[in-house]
Parts: sequence; structure tokens; C-alpha cells
Amino acid sequence: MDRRTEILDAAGRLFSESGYHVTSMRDLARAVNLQGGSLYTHIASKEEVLAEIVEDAARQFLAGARAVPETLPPGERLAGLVRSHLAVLAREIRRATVFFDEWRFLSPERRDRVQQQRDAYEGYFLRTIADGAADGTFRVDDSRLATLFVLSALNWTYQWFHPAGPLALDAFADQYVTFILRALGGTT
Amino acid sequence: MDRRTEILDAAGRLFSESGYHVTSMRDLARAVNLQGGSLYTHIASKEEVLAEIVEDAARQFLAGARAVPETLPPGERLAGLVRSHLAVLAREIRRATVFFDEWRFLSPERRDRVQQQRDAYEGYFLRTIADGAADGTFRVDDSRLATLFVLSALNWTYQWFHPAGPLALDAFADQYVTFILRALGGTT
DNA sequence: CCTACCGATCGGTAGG
DNA sequence: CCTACCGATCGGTAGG
Repeated sequence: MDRRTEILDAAGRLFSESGYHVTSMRDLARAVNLQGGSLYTHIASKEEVLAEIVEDAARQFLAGARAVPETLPPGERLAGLVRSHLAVLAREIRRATVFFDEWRFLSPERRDRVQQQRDAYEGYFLRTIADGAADGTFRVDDSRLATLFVLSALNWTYQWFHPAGPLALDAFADQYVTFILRALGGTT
Repeated sequence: MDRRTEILDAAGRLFSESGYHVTSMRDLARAVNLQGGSLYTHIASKEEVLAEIVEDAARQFLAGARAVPETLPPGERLAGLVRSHLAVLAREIRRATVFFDEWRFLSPERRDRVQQQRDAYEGYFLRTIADGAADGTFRVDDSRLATLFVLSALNWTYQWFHPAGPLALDAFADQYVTFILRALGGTT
């Protein structure tokens, strides 16, 4: 692991524990056994560190959603999206926490880019739910509201979810899939 | 409205828009037409201001939950809890935002107190869901996980919910109640 | 990669 | 309620 990666990992840990603004560059330097000024050989600014973490998390959520086959029927597709979301959360709980808690502190330009990624991510859920509403899989009046409901249930989980191995994750994801499919009026 | 209330209201707005650490006491002073130092005639410290906002929000969520009659059957009781949560959110979106985003920056003592209030709030949901699981209203294996699911769906809504009058709120709450009762395997 | 430093800004206080 | 100030800390840089 090179120095830059080491710094980004430590920043993910510190930012998720204490918050972006509470963590100083000296805190970060200490965590990787450097003096404060020496960080700047590897990174351009504090905000760049935050951006790397947030964008990496966004990339992983998007990649997970993209990997769910569009050919599946809406119910299975939605289940796949839910499982993927929880899998990314389990794998990247620190980066995901920074993503949700601190992305608003990015510069306007970078924040806009992340917003676009969030919209794209939301799009996967919206299309799946709208498809399911159209073909009778789901019973929802307003696909947009249903999407916000589903994403709310998913987005908050980083606050209390402590990944404890893949077995626990699978059982947990099963329950979550059941709740969500039921909520939209799909079977089970 | 006295000066202190004015300051707390302005702080609720500023903290919810920009975050606690990004907002300086000079920003807050400017918002109420004072010089920086003059704030301290009305408040003891920046953290006291945060504590007032967070504790006020916690109080309102708890009061709403307490007002739901324990004599109602579990389904109606849960519906009441959901409606109450969304009503507090609509009424106090700024304080609620500060509550969720910034409570972790309180001193350990105050954070512990808020944690207790959160546990108490969660308790209303947990007891209702456990009651419903026991009498067959709900079909859930794990009442604790079901509670976390319901609270996740509710807690994230402050991120995107923009209250637009009581009519919109009622229609919105109806949908949310439907999703949640269905998720737990209650009818509708 | 370190030492030493920069200007800027912070929360809070004294004195009136 | 204001002016003027305090020490502390911040992100970032220069020079080696």
C-alpha cells in the first residue's frame, strides 16, 4: 500500500469517526506517522482528500447498481439493488459514512458532480420501481415517492449497521429485501 | 420574541444550512444584527446553542410519540407514530436537520443524554412492533430489525422532505404509513 | 520528509 | 451592547 492510499484510508477512518472539520491535517499526519507539512507531498489539499473518499464511495455504489442485470423482472431487480447497496455498505462502511455525512462540504463544482452520481444511482431504483408499477409487480401510486421511501430505508442504515461477516450480511439483507418488496406491494 | 429565541432560531437556520463547525459565532451574530462578543450576554457558549436546538428537537419527537394512545391496536399505533414523526419534521425541519446532522458534536455528557432520549423514542416503535408481532398484526421475525428498518425510512426523510402545507403532508404521510404497514406484513 | 514559519480565523473575555 | 483584544489552532508553504 503506497503512502497516498495509506493517507486516504486513515482519513476515511478519522473523518467517519470525528467528522471532516473536527479532524485536522495534523491529526491525519499523526495517524500515518508523518509531520503535518509532509502530507502535502502526497496530496494537494484537505478537500482533495475528502473528494477522493466521497467519489470512491459514489463509484462503488454506482458500480454495484450497474451490475444488476436489466433483464431481470422488476422484483428481482429491486432485490438485487438492495443487496448491492448493503454489500457496499458492509465492505466500505467508513467511506460510505464519510460519503453521507461530509459530501456537502465539498466545493460547489465537486458537489455538483457527486449530485449527478446520486441522481444516476437513484435512477436505477426509480426505473425499476416504475417498471414494476407498470407491469403490476408493485402497487404504488407514485413511483418517485416509493423510490424515496426505499432509498431512505437504505441510506440511513450506515448509521447503525455494523458488518459482522458475510453470513450475517446475507441474513440481514434477506430481511431488508422482504420488507422493501412487501412495502411496494410485491409478494412475500 | 426575545433575543435568546432569536439567536436560537438563527442558529437553527445557519447550522442546518452550513453545519455547526462551518458556522462561526460572527456569522451567527451578523444574522441577528449583533457584534460577535455581544452574543455572550445571551448565551454561554457555542455548544450551548447547539445543545438547545438538539434537545428541543428531541423533546418534540418524544412528545409526539408519547401522545399516541397506548390503548390503540398495534397497527393504528404504529401509523400514529409515523404520522407524528413526519408532522414534527414538517413543523421543525431546521431543528430536526441539526438534530440528525450535528448532535454528535455535543460534549460527551450532553450526547449521552440525547442518546437516552433517542433510545426512549426507539422504544415506542419497538414496543408497538413487538406487540404487533405477538398478536399477529405484523409478520416479522425480528422486531428489533423491523424497528431499525422503520426508523431508517423515517430518519432519512429530513434529507429530502420539503414541507409544503398540511394537505401535502397528510397525503405524503398516508403513503408512508401504507408502505410501512405493508413492509411489516400488516394489511393494505 | 522535516523544521519552521505564514496569515487567517476561531471562540471567548475584559472593560466600559 | 460595542470595541478591542486574547491565546490557540487552522491549512498550507518555503527551504533545505
